[in-house]
Amino acid sequence: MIQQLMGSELVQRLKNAGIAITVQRMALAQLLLERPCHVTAEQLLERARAVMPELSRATVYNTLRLFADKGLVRELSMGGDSLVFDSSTAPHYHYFNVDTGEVTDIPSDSVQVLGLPPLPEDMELHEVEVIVKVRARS
Amino acid sequence: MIQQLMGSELVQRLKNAGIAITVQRMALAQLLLERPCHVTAEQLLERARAVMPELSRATVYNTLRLFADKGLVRELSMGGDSLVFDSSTAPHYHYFNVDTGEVTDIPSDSVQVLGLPPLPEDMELHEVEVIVKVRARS
DNA sequence: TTCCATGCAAAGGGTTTGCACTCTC
DNA sequence: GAGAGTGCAAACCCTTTGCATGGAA
Repeated sequence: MIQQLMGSELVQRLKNAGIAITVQRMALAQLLLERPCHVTAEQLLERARAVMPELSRATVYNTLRLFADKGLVRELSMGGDSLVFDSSTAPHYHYFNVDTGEVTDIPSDSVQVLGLPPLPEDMELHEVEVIVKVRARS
Repeated sequence: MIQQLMGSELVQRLKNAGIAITVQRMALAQLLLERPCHVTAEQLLERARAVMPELSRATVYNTLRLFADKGLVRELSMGGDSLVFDSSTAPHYHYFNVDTGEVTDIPSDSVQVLGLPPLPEDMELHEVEVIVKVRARS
């Protein structure tokens, strides 16, 4: 069942990340990783079930956590109720529509954050997140 | 039961925000609003029960939502499991300790975000959040 | 054959809600 | 006295976990 997928780039990306190949993981990887995308677990489950109706919710959550641990996707905690997973690997920032919950990339690599004070000696930087919250003009 | 509080500044702040005064709300306001503070609902409940043991969890959640709607506190969605409420009113940004969940203000008003592209015509800016995620140096 | 991944259902944690009682005004 | 606020418990939603089955190596 798996053999037919063996050559693809996507398979290599997963293997390079130390992830064993399964049909479910490949289906999710195709939806997530082939283009930049922002989805919740529930949205991903819905899209994946269009192709693979028997896919279980637990597998989606397990796979998203695995991908996140291996660095293939990033977890975003916006104001919404659920986590959003982002498959863009390069550093970048986000718009968050506070009414719809929609997340999009800020289309510019020229954004910079200036004036941050130095961290205490015993702390190290993990990541800088910039969230530009927007809404439809009323 | 309420009369003794009537004159205070805190009462005026709540009234100005259109919030009716109750003993529970005043107790929570004292803990939250008298100095800048970052707490989860559960932390606030614990602190408040030290003074008012019969206080219910629902009242804490209701009051935090009310205060947030009225602009007295701000909801922060960090990576952690629960929302953090921030009583600093002036615009400012945050450190988030990814190991402990601790939130602190960035001690500088000179931080600025440059290079943001203009928003589409039909969108308006709601808020810009900058989260500097840090961890203890290993 | 061995081990890990999957699917299902139940558990878990944070938050909200329904309803009767209490308090403010 | 009328209406809003409170407390309690149950409901809710998102996410994780336990366990038996199924597939990969």
